[in-house]
Amino acid sequence: MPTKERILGAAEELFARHGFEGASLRQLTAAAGVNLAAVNYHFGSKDRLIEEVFRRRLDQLNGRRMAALQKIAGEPGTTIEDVLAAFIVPALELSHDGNGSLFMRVLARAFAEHDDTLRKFLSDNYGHVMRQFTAEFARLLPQLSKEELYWRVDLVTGALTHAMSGFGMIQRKSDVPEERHRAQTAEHLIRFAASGLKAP
Amino acid sequence: MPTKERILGAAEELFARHGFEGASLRQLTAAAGVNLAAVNYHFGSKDRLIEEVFRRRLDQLNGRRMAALQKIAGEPGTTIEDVLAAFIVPALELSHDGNGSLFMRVLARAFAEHDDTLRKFLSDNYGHVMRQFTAEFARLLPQLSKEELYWRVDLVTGALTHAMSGFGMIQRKSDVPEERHRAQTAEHLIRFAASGLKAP
DNA sequence: GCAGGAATCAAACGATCGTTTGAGGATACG
DNA sequence: CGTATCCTCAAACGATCGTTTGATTCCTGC
Repeated sequence: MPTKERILGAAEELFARHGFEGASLRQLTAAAGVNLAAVNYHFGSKDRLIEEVFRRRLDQLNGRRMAALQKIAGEPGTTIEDVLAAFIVPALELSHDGNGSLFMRVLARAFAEHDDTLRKFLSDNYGHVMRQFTAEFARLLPQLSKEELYWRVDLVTGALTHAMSGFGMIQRKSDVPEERHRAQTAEHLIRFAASGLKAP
Repeated sequence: MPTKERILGAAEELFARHGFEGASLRQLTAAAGVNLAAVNYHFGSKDRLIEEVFRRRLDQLNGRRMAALQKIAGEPGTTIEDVLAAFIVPALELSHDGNGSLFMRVLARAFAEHDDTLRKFLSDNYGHVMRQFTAEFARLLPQLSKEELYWRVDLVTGALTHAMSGFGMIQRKSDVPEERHRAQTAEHLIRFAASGLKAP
């Protein structure tokens, strides 16, 4: 495997496990089986490596989310559940594909970090995705004030991030096939979130 | 102010802002206006200081939560909303009392950290609170399987932690009195969470 | 087959980390 | 007044951090 890929993989795992500051370049390069200097050679700095870890997964994740949303946005038959599925299912697919599940934990850490640089990077590069989903929720929930809607979308985001970062019951039991488990998880998340959004 | 209190206050702020590993004892003691060695003298180590930061707030927070729950647990007229209020209102009071709002961010960080030592400390000392609340939810939602219930309680926890860690819309507008804002926030959180828990 | 950029390597840089030390100051009690 | 205890302080400890350097190896295009 190319050096850059091995570094990104090891970085994702160690950032998920020990945080951005907690994972050192020496642990990271040792886990990847590359030289210590390779990170600064290929990425320039540790901060730029962190950004690449996000970019690699978020480009894919948000691409799928937007594709799924485009299919249903503005259509007359679309439901809240459909929009939530467009948001959630791609994340669950990522979670069960390769070591992608670790990435949701990295994302949860990024939310906990109130680091302005990281926040700005995420907002600049992927803020439009949340805006598009929020706009579609607004269409389907016209009775909600703008303030109410933002509140509820934010609470949904928190619940899903928490659950998908591996805190909750998301672990698959050994006697359940993976695809079935993923469908069940999506059902749980969507049912809860849809009900919260539609609260009277 | 006594040295221990000044250290705990500065630690809470810097841990919220920069994380447990990101905040150094040198920044911390400088912010508190005490000598570098004071942390190890009074607390023994940085890890024990972290535990004390949690203990000081969580003893108060969970004490209030349990007191509020005791008043309504098992009573015939109790609603989901009542139980959620017993869980949420003490946290909001803490958020608006002293620098307590920073503590909710520290707590959100503790969730993002998958550090086993910290997890065990929190589980050992405060796990019974979540178990009591879960038991009361189980009484009021008898139609839910145990698995369904755990899922939904976990999602509620994630939503509330996310919101109360200052990510969401919790910031008070300057023209709204604090007590009114707190009541509005509690309403938003409770309405959303209750609807999610009661999902069909 | 050889020139030249790309990649890897061991080693070292200065800075900062958590912790420890031992001397000195403050305070209370006989 | 003396002394014992609690506390504070500057300084230093060894370890580890992210980054840089310069030599060496690898690989490609001519």
